[in-house]
Amino acid sequence: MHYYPEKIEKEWQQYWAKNKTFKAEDSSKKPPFYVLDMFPYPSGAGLHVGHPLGYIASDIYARYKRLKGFNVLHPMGYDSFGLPAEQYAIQTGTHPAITTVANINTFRRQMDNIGFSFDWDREVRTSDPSYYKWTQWIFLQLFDACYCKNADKAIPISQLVDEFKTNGNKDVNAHCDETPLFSASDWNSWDEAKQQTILLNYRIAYLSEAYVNWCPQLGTVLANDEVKDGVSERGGYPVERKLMKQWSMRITAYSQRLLDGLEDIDWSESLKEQQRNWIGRSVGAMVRFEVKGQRSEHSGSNLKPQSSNLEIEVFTTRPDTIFGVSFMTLAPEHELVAKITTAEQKAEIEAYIAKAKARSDRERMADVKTISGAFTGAYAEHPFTGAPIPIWIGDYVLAGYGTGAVMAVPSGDQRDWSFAKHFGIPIPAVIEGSDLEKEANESKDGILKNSDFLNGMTVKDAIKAAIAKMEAMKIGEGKINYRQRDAVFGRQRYWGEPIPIYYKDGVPYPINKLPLQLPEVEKYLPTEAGDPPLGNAENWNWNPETEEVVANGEGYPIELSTMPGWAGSSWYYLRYMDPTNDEEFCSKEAMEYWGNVNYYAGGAEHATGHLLYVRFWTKFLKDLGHIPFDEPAKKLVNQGMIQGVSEKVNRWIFELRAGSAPIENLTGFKQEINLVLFESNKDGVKFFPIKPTTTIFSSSDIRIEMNTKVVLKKGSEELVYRPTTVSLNAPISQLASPRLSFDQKCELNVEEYLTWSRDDENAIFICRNGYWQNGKFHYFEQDTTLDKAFYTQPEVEKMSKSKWNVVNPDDIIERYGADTLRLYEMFLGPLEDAKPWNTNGIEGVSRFLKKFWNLFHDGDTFVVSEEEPTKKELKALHATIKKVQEDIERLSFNTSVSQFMICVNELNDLKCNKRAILEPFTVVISTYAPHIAEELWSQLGHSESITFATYPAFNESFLVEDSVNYPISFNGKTRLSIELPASMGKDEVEKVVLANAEVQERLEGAAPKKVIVVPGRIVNIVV
RNA sequence: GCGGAUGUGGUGGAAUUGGUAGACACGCCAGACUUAGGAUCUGGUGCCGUGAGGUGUGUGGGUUCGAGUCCCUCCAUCCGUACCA
Repeated sequence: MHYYPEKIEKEWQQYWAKNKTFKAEDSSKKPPFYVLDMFPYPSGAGLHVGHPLGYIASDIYARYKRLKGFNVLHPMGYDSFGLPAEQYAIQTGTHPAITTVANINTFRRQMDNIGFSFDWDREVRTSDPSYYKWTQWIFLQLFDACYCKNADKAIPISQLVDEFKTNGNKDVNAHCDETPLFSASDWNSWDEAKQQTILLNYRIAYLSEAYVNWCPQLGTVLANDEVKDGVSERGGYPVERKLMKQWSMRITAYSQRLLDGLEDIDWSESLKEQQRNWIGRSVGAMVRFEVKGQRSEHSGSNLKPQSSNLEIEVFTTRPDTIFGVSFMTLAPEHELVAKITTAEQKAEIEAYIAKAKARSDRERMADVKTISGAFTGAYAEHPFTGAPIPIWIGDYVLAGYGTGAVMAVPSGDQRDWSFAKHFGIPIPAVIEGSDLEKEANESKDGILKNSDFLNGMTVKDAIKAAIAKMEAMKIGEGKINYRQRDAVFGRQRYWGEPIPIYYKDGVPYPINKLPLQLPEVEKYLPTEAGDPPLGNAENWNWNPETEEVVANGEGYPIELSTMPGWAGSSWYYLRYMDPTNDEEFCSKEAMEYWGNVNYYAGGAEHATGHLLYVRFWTKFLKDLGHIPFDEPAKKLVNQGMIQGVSEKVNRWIFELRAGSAPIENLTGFKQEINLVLFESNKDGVKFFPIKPTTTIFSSSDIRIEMNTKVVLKKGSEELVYRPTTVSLNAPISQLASPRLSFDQKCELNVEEYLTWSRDDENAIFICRNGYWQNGKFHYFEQDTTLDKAFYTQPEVEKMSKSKWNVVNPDDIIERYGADTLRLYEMFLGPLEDAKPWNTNGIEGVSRFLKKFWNLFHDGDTFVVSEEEPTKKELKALHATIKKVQEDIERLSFNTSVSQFMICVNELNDLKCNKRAILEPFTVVISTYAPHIAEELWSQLGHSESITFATYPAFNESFLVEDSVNYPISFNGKTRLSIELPASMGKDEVEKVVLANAEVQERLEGAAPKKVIVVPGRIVNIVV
């Protein structure tokens, strides 16, 4: 029987499914082990070869743990709410649920093809009402809780209400919005609406008016981590700041705990660092500066400034440099700006604010170098010296961070320094030895000067002293600031979990009858009134009496926004433990038994999104006593991205400008101009006449330059003609032959490409020796034997449908089989490294599996001998048992594959077909290549799946050699080797080595200065 | 700018605690079998040199009997992040 992966793989996949081989037991004497992959969003593009990389590694790990006697929980599901299905619904009218199910089926079929050992009975889908019922329930827990700073945990809001009833809020120390003081009698006298409004200031899930990232094209708000470079991460649409009423989560209450928790979990350092940066803790002080009364508009210019009660609060990490403050800067959006600006400066300030507003976030970010600002005309008073400090505004100060205002210390902060230089503001030195000519001194080492009571202190001491003094004077206090903002929780979209809230008198109330099911709508677009798509639903009111959704107008309106993508993924790991429970989100027993995730695998791109939110929800649920642990995963592994190789084609674009003349109307202009074609490895320069309207492509092996500005004239009119190139992606299917290596030249099928791209059919494809046009090749020279190929340029980038560089695992499986795919993806290199997909080595892996199979077979017959194994055979086996075990435990999957190959090569050389060797070897290999292992296991006579076998124990004694081949080096350079008994002692080795004839010859009679013998390893002779 | 990571043959990569650098695989070269080879098998393959030998893990230095591995310097690439006061 020959090795036919396509046959045996299907059979075993069916066997596993039918027998529920990978079912995890809810109670077991075996120790539990939880191996989790980040579940995918089921996109329409299906899986590409990059997705399974992490899944394969986890699968190996899970199978290994089973063989090691663990009860393994290894589930998979779908993050099935999301934008693409909804965008598709908007375009086609197909309900997102239908698209989603179709996509899930594709994903499932693809995953089944690879032979994963998932327990599919535990599958979860976030868009399933039986699942999102509990997502909504958790939301209500967050709505019904506040964060008590004294206890440093979340508590039920009912405890807060009790406190309000008896003592008002004077003793309340909660993480909340600014709330005026009130007494118990105040509280008790208020009506329900007022009370509820106050409570909203305390709830962890709360409604707030806040600036959000609004994306008009997507018609929704985005979280900070969904915005990259001022555009949406998904789709790349512009994002603007907009003030909106929004559901938010007080994740900032957890900032410190999220930071502290990182110390105790085994996650990659880079990922932890990203979370630390995102949370952005900085230690410093809040300081208040009183604003000196600006000259009143009505008073004469010679009157003294009046005192005003206005204060500017700033956050600083360097309170020690307080005496170096020479101005203050407010963000242009700061609320005090309008109040303090003097009449003389009003025009300038308003002009500056208008200009700053007009600049998009993106421009502002791209243009960090330009210094701009304006003087308000107002002054603050220095709290210690009483000196007037001019107040400026500048867009280098961010409204969203700290207080939106800074005390500017140009001697100690580079941005303040640049601002001061630009506007000619003094730069007083406060640290000894600062050279402030070229730049600020941002060092935290140094001794204070010119600083009154701080003089002579180190920076560290001065910070403490300054804070102490400020606190004594009640003008400031020590403070820890976080960069992290509260997370916006609502999306103005259809395809997400409905937020279980209704509004009575404009006040939100919870809907406790769950699930609150997503209503049907006619259209998935926002309503004409600008409401989210749920505004299109006809039955979307709530009757609190009957606890039913009723027709609009017959009850109270229900919230129209839905939850963001991260809601469902913030707790799914819990649901897998108890996926069908209808009484609770997950039973206590299940959580006690399984505990948190032992091994969590996924992409590093989720560092500041999902992985922060899931930690937040976990800590919150722990606080309320719903779960027994406060981190979701003990260990986290980031698999590297498998990139695609895109085929780039250069297309020339002509920018035609003739004042306002339409560019098509070129009549009368001289219509032919010369293109200059430079060849990269010849001196020849060719001039090539083209029409300005022709579409031009150029092959990657030639270099073309065109005059950057060609002016065509017609009478007084001028046509300016400016060529630039863009790189387009060509589908990899349109290459004349597939790319085998990155360096290889790949020829494009010009005709097919043109049909596919629907570009100008007269397009010219310029090659080295001529050009293609209308299906014909025109040579530049007479010689018609020269190369006519048009080459693409390879480029490594993310694998994506839109880049046409996607490789589908199904294609690989069809050709080589799933076991080959699994081994090859592991063989590619370390799991965590990013690497471009190439199939260069896949033949080697495929050959290896055939060789492995052939150990058991002589042609068509299965032949395994019952003979006793030899020492060499046992050594090959046990070296492999040991190495693979160590490799899996340190997640070095690529090196195991090499070890398998070494072992098979050795057994092959030894002509070993002995059961005593092959049987345990099959168990070891079954983690990586389960199909072939199952097949051979059953041929060996086993009736039960190899899943229930035991990982073979390795025996060190088989690895011990009788003799050691000592490398003998002179001054560290290996010269020869001598075979010696392994048992020989250090001194004996030295004696024998020095007596060796060749060693003597090399020593030329001289005595060695020193001889180092490392028993079993090397001998080094120093001469 | 800051933070993290990585630099090893023609290529992907190995070398886990400082101990024969280049395992394993691809590619390439030679040979065998074959009607054929993009099948299979055997041998070779870091670089320079006919050879003995020399040389070699991004650069320069250091520690050590011995450094890909440890320390310092610089360079390059990738990823993340960015006016965070």
